[in-house]
Amino acid sequence: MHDVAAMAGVSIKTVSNVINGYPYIRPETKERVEAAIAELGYQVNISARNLRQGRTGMIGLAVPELSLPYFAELADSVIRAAEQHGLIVLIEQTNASRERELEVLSGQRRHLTDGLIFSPLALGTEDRAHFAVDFPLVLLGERIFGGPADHVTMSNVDAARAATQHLIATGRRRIALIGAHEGETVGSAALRQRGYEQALTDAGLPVDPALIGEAGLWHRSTGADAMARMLDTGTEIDAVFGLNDALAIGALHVLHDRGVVVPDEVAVIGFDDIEDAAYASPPLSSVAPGREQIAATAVDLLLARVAGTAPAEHVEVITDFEVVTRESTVGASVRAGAPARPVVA
Amino acid sequence: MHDVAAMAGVSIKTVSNVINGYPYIRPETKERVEAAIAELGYQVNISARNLRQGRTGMIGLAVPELSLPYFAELADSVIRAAEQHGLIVLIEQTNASRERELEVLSGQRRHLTDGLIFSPLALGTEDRAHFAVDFPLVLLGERIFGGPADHVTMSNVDAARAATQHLIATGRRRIALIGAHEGETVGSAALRQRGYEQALTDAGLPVDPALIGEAGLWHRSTGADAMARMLDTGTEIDAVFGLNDALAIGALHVLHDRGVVVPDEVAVIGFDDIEDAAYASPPLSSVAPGREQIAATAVDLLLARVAGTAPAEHVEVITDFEVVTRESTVGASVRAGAPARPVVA
DNA sequence: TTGTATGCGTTATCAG
DNA sequence: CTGATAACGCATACAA
Repeated sequence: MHDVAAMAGVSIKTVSNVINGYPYIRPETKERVEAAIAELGYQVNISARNLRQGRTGMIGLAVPELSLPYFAELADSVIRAAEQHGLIVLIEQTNASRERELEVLSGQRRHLTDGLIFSPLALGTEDRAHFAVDFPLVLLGERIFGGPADHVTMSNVDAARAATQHLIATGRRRIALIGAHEGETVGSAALRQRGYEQALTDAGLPVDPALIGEAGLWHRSTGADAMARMLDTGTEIDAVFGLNDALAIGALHVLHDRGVVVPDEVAVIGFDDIEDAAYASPPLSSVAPGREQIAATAVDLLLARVAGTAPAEHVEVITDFEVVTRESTVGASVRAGAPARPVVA
Repeated sequence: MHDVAAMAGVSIKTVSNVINGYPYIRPETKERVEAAIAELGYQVNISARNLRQGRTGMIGLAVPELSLPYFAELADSVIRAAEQHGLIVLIEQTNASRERELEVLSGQRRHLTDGLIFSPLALGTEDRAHFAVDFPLVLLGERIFGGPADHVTMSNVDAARAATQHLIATGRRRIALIGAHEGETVGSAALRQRGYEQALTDAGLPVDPALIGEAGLWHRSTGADAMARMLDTGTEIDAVFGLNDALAIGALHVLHDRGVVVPDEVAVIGFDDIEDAAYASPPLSSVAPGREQIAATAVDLLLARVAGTAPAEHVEVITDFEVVTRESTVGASVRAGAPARPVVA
C-alpha cells in the first residue's frame, strides 16, 4: 500500500479511499492510484483489514458430514447464497459427535467468522444452555430446545404426515418406518415419527411397534440394516417410509437384494429429495424441503443478526415442503389415477 | 490479553508465551496465566495472529460443485486430512466454469489462505500459463498441462483400462462408453477413453464409434441422456462403462426405465466408487481412486510447499486404484467363477 | 478533496 | 525466565 501510494504520488489514505470506493475523490487521482495498483499487482491484505474492522467476511457452516448427500447439497446452496452477499463460507464437519458439536458452539474458531449456521444432530435437550452463545447463530432444523437462537426449518411433523398420507392414499396399509430414534422427543426423528403416527391414526390405521425400525445414524448402510432386520423377523409390510433418503435408498437396496419388487409389492418413500432420489432404481418418491429457500433464509437471518438489524427476540422461520411422487410409490401398475406430476402438499 | 496479563500479574509477552507453549516458563507462572485465561474466557484473536505471522492456517479447496457426490466425498476427506494438521479448509465452487476457475487462480482470496488445492475441470491447454502462480498450489487430476504445479492423481488410463478389461473378462463384447468429450486430449475424459480403447484393442476387439456416448458435464442427468440417445439409435450393447459413477447411475436409471435387465442383458461399471455406487440397484461396480490417499497426499504436498520444504521442481504423485466388482457386472447368474471380493488392480 | 497519526491484538526482538 | 517495545497492513478520526 505504501508502494502504491508512493508510485501514485499520494498518501496511503488516498489509496485506501480508492480501494474502498470513497466517493469524494478527484477522478484523475483515482485513475493514477488504480494504475499504480494494477502496475504493482497490489492486493489488500485481508488479515489486516479483518483485524482493523473486527469483521472477517466469513461465516461458518457446521454440518455432520459432507459425504451425506443432503448436507453436501445444503452446503452447496449455502455457499451460493453467501456468495450473493460477498461472503465466504467455512465448513466444519461435526461427524454428528456430541463433543465436536459442543466445540463448534464453544467457538474456538469464533474469531474467524462473523457468525455460524449450524445443523446440530447429536446435541440433546440437556445441552440446551450451550446454544445461548454471544455470537450470531442460526440453527437449521426444528426448533429443538426451546431455541435460544434463531432457526430455520420446515415442519417435520406436517411433512412426514403428508408423506405417510401419500402412501395411504395409494392403498398401503402396513407402512414400515425406518430411522426411528427410541426415546427421543425433540429431534427430527421424533417429529417425523409423530407425523407418521398422526397420518395413520387419522386414517384409522393402528400404529404397530413391529413396523418401527430403529437407525441411529441416517446413512444408507443403517437404513439397509434396519430394513434387513425387519424383513428377517417376518414382519408383513406393503410400504416403507425412510426418515431420510439415505435410509430409503438403503432399504431399496435390501428390497432389491431380496427380490422384493418396488413398488408392486412394497412402496418406498424417502425424505429430503436429494438428487440421488430421482435417479434411484426405481426413482424414489420423497419430501422436498426447499433446500435453496432454507439456505437463503438462513444466510439472510444470520446477516441481519451480524448487522444488528434483527429483532431482539429469536426468529423462527418455517419453510415450505413438497411431496414429490416417483415410481417407487406410484409405479406403472399403480400410476393410473395418480397425478403424473409432483404433488404440492 | 492485556486483561489476562493484568489478572495474572505478568506481562503480555508472558501470556503469549504460555499460549504458544514456550518451554522456558516457570510452572507457577504458567498456572497463574492459565487460570486467568480460564477465568476471563479469553480466546486469541486469530486475525491478529494471522496479520502478525503472515499465515492464516487456512487452505483453499476449489472444486466444481459439492452437489456432485464425488467432490463432496473428496471435500470430506480433504477437511479431515487438513484437520490432522490443525488447518481449516475453505471451499470454493467453480461450477466447472472457465471464468470461475480463472478467478480462483488469479487469487483474489489468496491472502485468506496459505495455499490452494484445485480440481480444475473447465480449463484447457490454452490456459496453461495461468497455472504458474506465485502461491502454493496442488492440482488434483491428471497432469493436464505439462504441469507448472504439483499434482496428485491416479492413472486414469490404467484405471480405465482395468475397468474395461473387467467387462471383457466377464464376456462382454459390445461395450458402450458414456461421458466422452469429443476433441479433448488432456482431460480425464480423454485419458479414460484412451484406457478403454487400449483394453479393447489388446483384446482384439474393434473400437466402434457408435458405442461412444458424449456427455459434457458428468452428471446423472447427462449420463441418462447419453444412454437414452444410444438406445434410441438401436445400437446393440452388452455393457456400459460410465466415465464416472454419476454417469453410470444415470445410465442405470435409463436401463431400468426401458426394462433392460442389469447385468443379465447389459453390465454396467462406473468410476470413482462414490458411496452411491454400493447402494445402487443393482449395486454398481466401479473404480475406487483412493480418495483418502489423494486427499492426504495433496494436503501433505501443499504443506511442504507452504513450509518451503518441497523440492524446487514440481512434484507428481500417482495414487493407487482398485476395481471394485459388484452385482452390476457380476450378477448372480454370471458370478460363478468371478472373484467374490474386490479385485486389486 | 487529501494527508497525518493512531490503534486493532499478536508475536518477535532484545535486553534484563 | 520475563518485560518493554516495535512491527504486521489497514481503516478511521481529525486536520488541513
